[in-house]
Amino acid sequence: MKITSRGRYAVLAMVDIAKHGETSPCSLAHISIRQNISLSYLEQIFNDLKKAELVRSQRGPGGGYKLSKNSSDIRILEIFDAIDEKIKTTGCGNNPKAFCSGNGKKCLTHNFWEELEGVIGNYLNSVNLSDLIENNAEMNIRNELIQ
Amino acid sequence: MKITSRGRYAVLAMVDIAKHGETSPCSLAHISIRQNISLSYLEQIFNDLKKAELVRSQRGPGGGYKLSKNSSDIRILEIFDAIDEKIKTTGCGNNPKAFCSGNGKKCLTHNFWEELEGVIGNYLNSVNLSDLIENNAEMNIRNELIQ
DNA sequence: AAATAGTTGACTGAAATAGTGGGTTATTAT
DNA sequence: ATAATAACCCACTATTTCAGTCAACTATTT
Repeated sequence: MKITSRGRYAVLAMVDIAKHGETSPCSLAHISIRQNISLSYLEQIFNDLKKAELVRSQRGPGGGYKLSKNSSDIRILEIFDAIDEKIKTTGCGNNPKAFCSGNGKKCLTHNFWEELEGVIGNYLNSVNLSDLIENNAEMNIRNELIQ
Repeated sequence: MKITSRGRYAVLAMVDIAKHGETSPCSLAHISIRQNISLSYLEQIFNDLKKAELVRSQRGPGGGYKLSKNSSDIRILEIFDAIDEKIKTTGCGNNPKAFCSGNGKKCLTHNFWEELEGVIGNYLNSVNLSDLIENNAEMNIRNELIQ
């Protein structure tokens, strides 16, 4: 059970924009360098983020991407949905016409996996981009105090 | 973000044993048929479950596997650990010597992924095998009432 | 002795993942 | 105008993981 690089990069890049792109747009080239992510890979990811209208793009020199809404209004779950990073805990994908066991019945563990899916979804939906920035700022202060 | 068949099968098979294997051991052949899982694949999985001492084996005719403790004492997280189904949300695997960013620092999202890992881990640790059986029994009753 | 059932290890096909590379189009600054 | 910038778009590939198969061997019971 792991999160793909695609999913991690998407959230990381969005946090990067939330941090740097308040005034002028962020170019993918800059995000690529700052966060150490392949530029071409970022392009693919932002294609999806744009389709989901989580970001707006600006071409040409000085262009780049900006968030389409306030960072506190963008939840991590939205980012996952945008790039199709599915939370898939069941084997059958919850298709009511062909449940896990094949015979139309749910398997012994189906309900449990669904609940787990709910737990994860709720958490991802409870956190937004500005939460991540604040959390990170707190951590930085704490780390400095330690050192 | 998804659970592998290996992980799902392991839990499903353990629930099956918890249900059927109270008195006499369960053979993998039977579990294979009841839960529709490849026998050879089950063998691999039970190799790990046995190493982790979650099950005890009995060879020969009438043999099979039994739970090594009470079903209410086996938590789903233990099963995940036994078969090495890792909950891995960070990119760096939380290695303190080589964090995500490469430069020794944690990336902007590291703490968040760790928290998610905690949320999932806590949930998996809060549920045991007998919970799953009870939950399933409840669901069956509910379904019968609906039909 | 025969049947059962666990034990072990090597091997394979398919799918998903992560990433590369090249070219095109729109926009801005000079 | 033109050059630079940066988004946009598409096709391709290497690697890894996953799921499953196959074959041979060992212990136990009837």
